[in-house]
Amino acid sequence: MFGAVATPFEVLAEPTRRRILDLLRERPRSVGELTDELGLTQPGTSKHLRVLRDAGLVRVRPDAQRRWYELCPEPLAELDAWLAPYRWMWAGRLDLLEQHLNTMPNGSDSSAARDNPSDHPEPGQPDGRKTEDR
Amino acid sequence: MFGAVATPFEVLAEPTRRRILDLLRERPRSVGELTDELGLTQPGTSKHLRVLRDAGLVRVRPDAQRRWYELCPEPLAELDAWLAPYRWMWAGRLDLLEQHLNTMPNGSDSSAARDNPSDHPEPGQPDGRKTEDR
DNA sequence: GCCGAACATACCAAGTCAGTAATATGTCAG
DNA sequence: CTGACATATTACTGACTTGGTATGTTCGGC
Repeated sequence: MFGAVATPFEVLAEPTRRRILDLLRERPRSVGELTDELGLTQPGTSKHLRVLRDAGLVRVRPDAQRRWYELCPEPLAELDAWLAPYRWMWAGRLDLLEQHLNTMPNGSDSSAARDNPSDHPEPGQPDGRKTEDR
Repeated sequence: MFGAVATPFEVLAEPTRRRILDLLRERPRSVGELTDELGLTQPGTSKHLRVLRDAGLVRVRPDAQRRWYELCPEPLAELDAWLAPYRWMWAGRLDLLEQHLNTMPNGSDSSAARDNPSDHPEPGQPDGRKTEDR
């Protein structure tokens, strides 16, 4: 049943859905375009898009009979929030993280993401995981 | 079949497994302890631990007939790596990013950075199907 | 050696999900 | 209006996952 909204964790468990997001990260795409890239049938693609839409991870912009899907990354913040308390632990392989930080599209103040002010006494570690059920 | 190793994404899609990791983040625990906290049966707990162990997310330290499970956060780096290119996007919640940066213990000036400047994420996981067709 | 504790595995029933095919809706062109 | 195209929805099947009960297996104590 798709009526129940799923958490980003469950939604992203599917490699196909991660690929869709990766494709949409570059530019918005139509369903046919995505279908072609994914090698799926058109209904299969639409179903994945439906799940992503219900989870708030993509947004649709209709243009005539074409639907342009674009990324909507806000729900990923929940994933990031869950991951946050663990992040300091694998400091040994920080290179991996760094490497992908470098893949970020340039511009914008990526320096803000780069700098690492450990002197920042930020109290609010909400640690809030929703811990809901399926 | 549990023989196939799953990606951290699939493993963490289960709320119970995330809870196990959250519990192990505080301190190592025995199976009975986890069973009690999770409200599951002992075999149920063992099965989840098996999945987590296969994914490399936990490690076992046997002590007589007791098994102490402890967190093994390295595979979470894959999740983090996938997430990284998206992180700059939800600039509205930059506070979250900043907050997690603050959880890092110290500078760790990221000396080793780019030995694999790949365009795509998925460092450890082939982006194709995980197993066969359906 | 025997018994109980702690944990793992095997097996089973139920729910869920991915993929495909068939069909419906809606829009543009003529 | 009609036909072609783009997408959504539904129905169905097969595979996988989850949680439970029952049954090993290993270890320590007696």
